[in-house]
Amino acid sequence: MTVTSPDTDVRDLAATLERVVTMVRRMMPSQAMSLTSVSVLRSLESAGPTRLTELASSQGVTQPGMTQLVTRLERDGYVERRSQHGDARVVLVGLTEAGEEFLRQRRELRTQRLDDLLRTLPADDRSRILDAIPALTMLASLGPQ
Amino acid sequence: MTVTSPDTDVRDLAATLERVVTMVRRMMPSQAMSLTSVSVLRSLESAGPTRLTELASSQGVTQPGMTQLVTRLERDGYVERRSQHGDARVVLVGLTEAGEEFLRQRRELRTQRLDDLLRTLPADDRSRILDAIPALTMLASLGPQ
DNA sequence: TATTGTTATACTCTATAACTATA
DNA sequence: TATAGTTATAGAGTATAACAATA
Repeated sequence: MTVTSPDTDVRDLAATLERVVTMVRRMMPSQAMSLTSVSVLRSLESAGPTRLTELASSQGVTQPGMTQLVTRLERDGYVERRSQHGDARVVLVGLTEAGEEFLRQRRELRTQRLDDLLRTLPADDRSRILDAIPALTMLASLGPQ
Repeated sequence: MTVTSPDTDVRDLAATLERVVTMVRRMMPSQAMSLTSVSVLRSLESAGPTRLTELASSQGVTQPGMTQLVTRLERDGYVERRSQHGDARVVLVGLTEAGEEFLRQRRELRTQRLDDLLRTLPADDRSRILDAIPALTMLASLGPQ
């Protein structure tokens, strides 16, 4: 069993990622909606109508938690509950037009703000960030779930 | 090397950062403590005892919100309320030994997990991420404080 | 009996409004 | 009166336990 201590670079990256998380959270005024809720909407957008249980497990929340999250999203008009032909127990959750529009606008705002920030960075810093996009995406995909 | 249009790059970066946020959130067992609470502890660690009002404004929460957050942190032993000599209205919030230890352990765990992930990445992806650290730190510091 | 989802209940986190104590 | 902080109250978000409906 080899216990190598992570080097300074990794420590720095961990600290940096934490600051990035804080920045991203503050950049989006979507404090009106939790990250989990947004994640559900994005998932529905890319995967189409999905069963409640599957949403719960893929988002790492409990089934009752997802029931309540979906209830709030439904109340706000972003999703709708549908039934599945052939199994009356199943609840399919689908994105509404308002839900799609919400994602579009959020994406637009987010991109605009990030663009504003990037423009204030020196060109070489901006390049280093943009060059790291595929690697960061891969890193993110490796995380828990 | 950035070959695509800046607009598309920024869109990609926004999407990537969102995935990174999700990954970081799931990587840290921070479900036990809110990001704001951790941010307060880190601030106290670097700046020393701080007035409650100042914590509230720097963290972007209300004064009552900070009162309650500090009350929870105090109950859990991570911070303590002190009085300021000369003005009996003021509450100075300071980090306890347990608070310092909490940050140390959290940092250790976080770094270890990130290191595990990075080791599974191809070397050039890892390099691109590490090369972007200073730029990402700068980007994060530009965000809405 | 197993699966799907909801209801009941409780705790964290955060907001606004009203309040107390001190300056 | 102004400032620093707390208390009261409410809603979002999430958990566990108990429940109902369907397979």
